[in-house]
Amino acid sequence: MLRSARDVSSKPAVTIYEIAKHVGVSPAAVSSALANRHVERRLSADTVRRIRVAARELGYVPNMAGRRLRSHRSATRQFDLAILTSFEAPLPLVAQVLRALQRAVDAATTEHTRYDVAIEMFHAGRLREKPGLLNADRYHGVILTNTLPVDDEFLADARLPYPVVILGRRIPRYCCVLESPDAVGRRAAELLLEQGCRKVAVLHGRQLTYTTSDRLGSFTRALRERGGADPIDLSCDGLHPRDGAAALADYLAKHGEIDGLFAVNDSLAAGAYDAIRAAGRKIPDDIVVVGIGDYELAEYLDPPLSTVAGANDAMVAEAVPMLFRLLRGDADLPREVVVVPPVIRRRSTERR
Amino acid sequence: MLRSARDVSSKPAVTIYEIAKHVGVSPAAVSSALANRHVERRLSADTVRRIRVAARELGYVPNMAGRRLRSHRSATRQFDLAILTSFEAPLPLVAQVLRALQRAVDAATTEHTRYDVAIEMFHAGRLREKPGLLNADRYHGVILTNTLPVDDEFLADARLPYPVVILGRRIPRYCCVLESPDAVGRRAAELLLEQGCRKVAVLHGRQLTYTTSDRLGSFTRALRERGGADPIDLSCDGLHPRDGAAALADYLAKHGEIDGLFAVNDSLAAGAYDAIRAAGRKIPDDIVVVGIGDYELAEYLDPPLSTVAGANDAMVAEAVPMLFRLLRGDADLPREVVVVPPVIRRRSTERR
DNA sequence: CTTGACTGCTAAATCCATTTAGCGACGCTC
DNA sequence: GAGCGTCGCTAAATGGATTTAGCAGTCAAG
Repeated sequence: MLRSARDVSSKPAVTIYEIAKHVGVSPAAVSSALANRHVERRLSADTVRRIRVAARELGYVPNMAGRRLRSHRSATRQFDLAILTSFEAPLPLVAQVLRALQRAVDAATTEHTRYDVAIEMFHAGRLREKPGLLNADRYHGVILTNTLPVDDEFLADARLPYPVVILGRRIPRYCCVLESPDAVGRRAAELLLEQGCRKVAVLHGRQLTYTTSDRLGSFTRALRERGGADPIDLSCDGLHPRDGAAALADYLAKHGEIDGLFAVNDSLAAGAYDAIRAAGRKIPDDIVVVGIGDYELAEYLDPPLSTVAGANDAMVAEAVPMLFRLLRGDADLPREVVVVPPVIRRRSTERR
Repeated sequence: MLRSARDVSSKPAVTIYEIAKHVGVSPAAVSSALANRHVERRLSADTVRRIRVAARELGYVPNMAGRRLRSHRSATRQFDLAILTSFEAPLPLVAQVLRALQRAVDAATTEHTRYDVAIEMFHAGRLREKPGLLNADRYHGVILTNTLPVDDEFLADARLPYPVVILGRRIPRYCCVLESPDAVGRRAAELLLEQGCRKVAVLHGRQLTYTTSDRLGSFTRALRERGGADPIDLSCDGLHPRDGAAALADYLAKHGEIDGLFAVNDSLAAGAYDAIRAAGRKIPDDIVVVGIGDYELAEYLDPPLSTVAGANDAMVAEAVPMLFRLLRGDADLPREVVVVPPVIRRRSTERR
């Protein structure tokens, strides 16, 4: 097979020294040829060709650490920062964090201090498999968000050897920035009860994050405290609008009535709009709807969607300076900052 | 000032050797203390303390390249891949690229070959200022997207010393994956003319990317070819729904009529919905609306928004394997792949 | 007084790629 | 045949951190 001649991915890696030995030249020659410096270094065309062929055959992949070490301007401090989030999470919060972080970094950059910011992702629930997470050789500091409970357990037991700020979760021994754990559910319940709703449902994804559990729990508690019935639990296959539409349509077709709906994000709420419309009900007169997150398009649904905004702005505004303080090594840091989410009232909760 | 005692960011960086000299111990001791290995290496508590104090005072920042070089399991090939995009760009495409890339990477990972994928961002129009872009010491390969024309010019003149796939632009000497440059505008024009529109407007951001120019140009050309009048040009301050709403409301208030609207993305279209509704018109009967991009919530606007989908799926499906082929060093690569965007017809373009 | 254990530290090798200085061979000139 | 230039390549130093092997010195046990 032609393929196997080139498929070296399961063989051990090679360095320029091995290529050099293989070709019968010095490592210097190999380096020069592979960096396209062969003209100024006066290597013969044939030597260059033989080196290139060997590099391909052996599956040479340059070691960036080696290169960077060598080319590093030694008077410069370099901070490598990362935002770690799960693939499955929505990106707006991450983008917000990134922008805030970049602003801070732009301001802190000097002649002798540089920063590098990247977003890296892990599979939700499999944070522990993320390579290099437990090593001290990758990041100078990290903002970590969108973990699942199993990730949080892993973190609680692990010790990451660099500064970490956790966004949106409370995990022992870490610096955490989170929204007031029960504010979201409580505010949503208040909005619905205020409009006179008596029979409400919650719409959520099947997989519950800590945050979502908190929100649902506090929603139920707030309903009870104010004399309402427990909510009807509608679980969706995913977090896409179509999942919300399907779950609610199914319920409406089979069981009948609700007069209020709390969706754990605005996408599910948008899907619910569709199901409600299809069932011939009106928002908010027949069913009052509240979402979470204030997605960009929430205002442009018909009627505009009321939403308990995840307190993203405020969280980001706390998390970024906190990371910098950790990097600086400030000892007297608050371990936990709690912010309170605002409520954005629109017509989906304004009965006449 | 207390602050200046610690503010070392503008002084040259230090290494463990300098700390060692400063404290009067060996670099080995410094390394052990800073890596929290002092117990097993039997350093005295006082030595550890003095090292820590010196490290803080001198503003020590570990050099990750040095660490990684040392700790690298030498049998492992490591590829560092990045998706480079601008801060100002919408994220859905980037997220899609990332997921596809990660899938490919997960499949290609073996015992001796590892991959690292990150999203990195640059300020739109200032790609040239991105540090390390021209060095060969950061990335093994890159997918680059959401550039502005000035970035494209920079790229056309530059030579990036690693494999690059450009997404959504055509730049000489690079491997590019892009949508058919005039298909989007043409399809949008066809949709509007088909519904009998005679007086149409385009809604776009003030800053025109290459892609947007192409789309607007081909839209105008297609209208002309089919005997329509040139579109009315509505320029918005930004790309947020509220910018679209403002621009269209302004136009409707002052000048009066249109019967068709082409918005260069679904966010602007959503804003336009609002302005149209506020002006007492109906979609699609008074004004037919077409967007671009098929955003998640487009289907849930009222009426559901027709959209010429940026051919993201198809582009991503081409770009990721192309990057891998470049990494493998395949010589016979197509320089350019053009994909054709699909049209998603919904009720915003279905007059009765 | 010898042996062994322990304490607290250091010297030197190592990771990988790049670059500078320079070596040997050859051909040419005078 | 001495001097010079060119060609094609190599040896060795370099970048920063980590780790292994081991060196002095002290103390206690035998």
